[in-house]
Amino acid sequence: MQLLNEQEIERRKDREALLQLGIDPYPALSYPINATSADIHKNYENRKNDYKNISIAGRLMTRRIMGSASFAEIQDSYGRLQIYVRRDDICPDEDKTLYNTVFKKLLGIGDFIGLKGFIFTTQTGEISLHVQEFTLLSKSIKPLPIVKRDDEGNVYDGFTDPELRYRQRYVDLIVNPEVKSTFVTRSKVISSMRRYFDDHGWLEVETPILQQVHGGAAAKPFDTHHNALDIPLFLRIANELYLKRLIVGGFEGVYEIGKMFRNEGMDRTHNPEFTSMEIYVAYKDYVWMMEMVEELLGQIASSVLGSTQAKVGEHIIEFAGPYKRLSMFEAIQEYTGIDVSTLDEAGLRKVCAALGIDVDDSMGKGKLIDEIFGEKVEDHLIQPTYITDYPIEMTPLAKKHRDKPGLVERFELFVNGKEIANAYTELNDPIDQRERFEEQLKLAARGDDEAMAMDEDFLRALEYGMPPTSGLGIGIDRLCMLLTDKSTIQEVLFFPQMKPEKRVKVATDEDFMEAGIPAALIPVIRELNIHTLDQLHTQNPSKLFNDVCGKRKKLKLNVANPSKEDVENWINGN
RNA sequence: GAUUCCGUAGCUCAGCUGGUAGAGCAUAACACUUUUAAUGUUAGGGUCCUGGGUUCGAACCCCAGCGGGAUCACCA
Repeated sequence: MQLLNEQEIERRKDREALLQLGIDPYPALSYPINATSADIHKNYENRKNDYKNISIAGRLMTRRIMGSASFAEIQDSYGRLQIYVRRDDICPDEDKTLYNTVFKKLLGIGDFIGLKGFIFTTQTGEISLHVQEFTLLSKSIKPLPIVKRDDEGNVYDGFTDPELRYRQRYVDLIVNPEVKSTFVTRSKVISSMRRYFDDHGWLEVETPILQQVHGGAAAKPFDTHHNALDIPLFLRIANELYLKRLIVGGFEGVYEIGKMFRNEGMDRTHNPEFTSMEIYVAYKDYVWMMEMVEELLGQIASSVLGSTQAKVGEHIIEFAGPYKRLSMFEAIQEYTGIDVSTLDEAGLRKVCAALGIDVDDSMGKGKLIDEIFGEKVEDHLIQPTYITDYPIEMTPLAKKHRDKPGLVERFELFVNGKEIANAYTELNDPIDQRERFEEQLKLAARGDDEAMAMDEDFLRALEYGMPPTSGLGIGIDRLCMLLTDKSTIQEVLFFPQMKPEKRVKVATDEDFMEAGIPAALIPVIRELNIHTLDQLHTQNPSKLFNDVCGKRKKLKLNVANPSKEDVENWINGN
């Protein structure tokens, strides 16, 4: 049972009327299509002879009815096409029902129709389809928001409320074409990335999403449970440790594009599930990886945007390499003037205090440096910049730096003040790796709930030997935000996570009758805006009795008033 | 999680110092054979987010809740 507004009731009536006329509003059929809106707009002028027998389908989006002729627009998956419908063309005989009744009255905006006819150009110069035959393919019984645009592209009555747009993305996609193009771009980003990797001979793989040990990143996982095994499982926060097992297994390069899940806050840059790409290539180090990323991003930008430059907010970002490289200590020194490279934990705490950065006792040396960096440096890194050589404490899976003690071979790529990629020369010494995990356990004991857990099977794999390997992770959603110039992650996710929609359970006629209300009085109850049983049961008996009698009179219903006792019984459920 | 703003017709929004709600588009009816934000005339359409409170009287003031946006905190 749902409450219907005027327009929804009207459309349900239209559906019934169509059935009465013997027209199935939801026919089971394939409709032949030999042209698209995009194709027609692009090629009609040059190949007019090819557009005389068009069969096309789409959603009816506007109608301009002028007596016995009408203009309308249909929207297919590529765009819109104006159609011209003339009564005597589609109703050559005496019976004009198909035009006067079906087309003009029973069709509505949002309906899918199939059309046959020929393309022509109107007096006002619009390429249009002169319709000779139309078929209803699917009736829409919920009114779409109407977004109008004039010739300059100005939008009138836009469908703009983010809540409605995200909750009903299907509507957003129908009426806001630029939303559709954002997601087309997203798809192209992923496919061109995949093409780049495939062209290099690296293998696309899939690894477990349900993991017994959550590792590979510092984050809080989602818990779940496997019934048959009766064990707890985690939704993966990363797939790094599995991909490295595959390098141990002998693949030269493996990559995975997939969802990760982190049980943390949600905002304009975080969704509980997000898409990441991780790739591991054997016999390489992080220096090689920096060059690879420059080539990869340059190529993706060119193939998606047609240029290596992207407009992002106020800035023009240049994705062609080489990118600036700064070590983490250099970066901190550059933007704070402080050399933190020689400080111990106590010294770092003093620096944080001096800079006004909040810290707590669970933070180790690595985390403190990360805090300073995040607070003072990140925002300045607009053009693609590699930050390299991180403190060992914050990076338990990277190899120790070849010549800088206390650091690891790691870089993160920052663009527009945000981290979009993270890479290491991977740690492949199993003894060192075990010690690093031990350190993580100590952090966990201090209260760091994001510290990594020991993964014995991963260590066993490393003990068999892993070749020198470089690994990279890229946040696909954030990359897409950059390349589509969107400032929120919700704009590049079809269905961002939202709080549940509150749905009231609207009582049916049967529900009300079961509560003792005579069928004839149910319209009165609804007219009083009592739509749920909860509402009914919390009414004041005297007031409801008065209201019902009053409203019955007003609605001129030919039914006896209830007694006050009757009303009390409805409310008390007797 | 904190702060702050917002929630009125299917959609986008008005609504003054508190006096039972308006517009445009959409919908319905009529007119109109090349329109294009089609036009003209007319009509219908509301749980003013929910629940309390103040008041003779609340869309408006107060309190609580729900949902959303923005900023901040945490993180990717």
